[in-house]
Amino acid sequence: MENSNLAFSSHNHHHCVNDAMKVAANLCAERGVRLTPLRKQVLGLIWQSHKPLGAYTLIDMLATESTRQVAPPTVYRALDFLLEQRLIHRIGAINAYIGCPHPDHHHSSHFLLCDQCGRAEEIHTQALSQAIKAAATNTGFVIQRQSLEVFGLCPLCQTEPDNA
Amino acid sequence: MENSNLAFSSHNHHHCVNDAMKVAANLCAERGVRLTPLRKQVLGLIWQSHKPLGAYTLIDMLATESTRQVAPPTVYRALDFLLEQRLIHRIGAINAYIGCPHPDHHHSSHFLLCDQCGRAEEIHTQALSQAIKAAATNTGFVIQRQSLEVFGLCPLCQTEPDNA
DNA sequence: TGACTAATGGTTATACTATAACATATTCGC
DNA sequence: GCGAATATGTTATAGTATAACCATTAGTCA
Repeated sequence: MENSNLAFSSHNHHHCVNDAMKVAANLCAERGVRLTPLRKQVLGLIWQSHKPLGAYTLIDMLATESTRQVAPPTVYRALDFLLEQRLIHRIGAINAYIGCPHPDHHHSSHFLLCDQCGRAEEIHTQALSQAIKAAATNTGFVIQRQSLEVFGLCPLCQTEPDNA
Repeated sequence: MENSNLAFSSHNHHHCVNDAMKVAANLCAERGVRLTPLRKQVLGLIWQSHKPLGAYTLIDMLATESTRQVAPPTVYRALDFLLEQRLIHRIGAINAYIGCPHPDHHHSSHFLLCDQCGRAEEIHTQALSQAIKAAATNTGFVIQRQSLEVFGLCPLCQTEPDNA
């Protein structure tokens, strides 16, 4: 499985999606929770995109791509489930959702987000996680969850100005 | 001037607010931009709270505390100005705004946010900033802006369960 | 099997957050 | 003062998210 650090490089994303879906199915089975058709479909749509997707974009995609007409609460409930199971992350600055490449461990949501093409890539750095932990500990703060959103230009968009 | 690292400790917050307002006034003068009465009022309201404030909360506060009836665009324009001048930060996860203790340098938005009492405290750690920079550089990513939101329990709320 | 129970999804309405578009007023340089 | 630029007022509406209630499905156990 090689889901990570790929959004900004060319790769066969089909594999990413397949792997992610398998991992998700296994994880849900282990946890005794149900990855229903709807939840699976939403997770699939999110994973097929390297760009974080908004809830209403998902509603449109469900309507057009799968002839499934759903109202906001339906998709938000699916998103809530996927968030709880840590299968996706929420990017607060842009109200959007993206797949988590490592749902089985490490819950931190650390992302590089390209302003030009919209792609997102998850960061995994020991030094970073430890620096955050240290800063919290210094203040006597107990961490429950965290989210780092770094916006800028990805390698591709620095050379290709119109990569969106 | 001692604006920082104080949200989770007792202190005379009146001083914080006064200092912050002076710094803001000086900075705007230097930059040749106008800290109008409205903008100053909004900045003051934000600074008087250790908790990030939502835009509509600010509208209510302007209405009740100062008999100034404003519509959403008015307060959002003030917020946009303050964000541009880096006098405040936006906390994306909760759609709220909080004062920046160091508007003159360092634009990163790194916060500890207490789930219980709602208070926010800005983090300034060299190791943290460098870890983020290193992670970006590793990927060939050029940073424009960033936001770290760490949620959990502040020191006070770990012992006093109802500190909200 | 069948009925009970819990979990999931459907539906309607509405709350909350933010901006577009256009009108009015204020400030600043000349 | 005059004109351009900036700031604010006003109305309407877009975009994001949830409350409340109902229908359906899946799993459990007598």
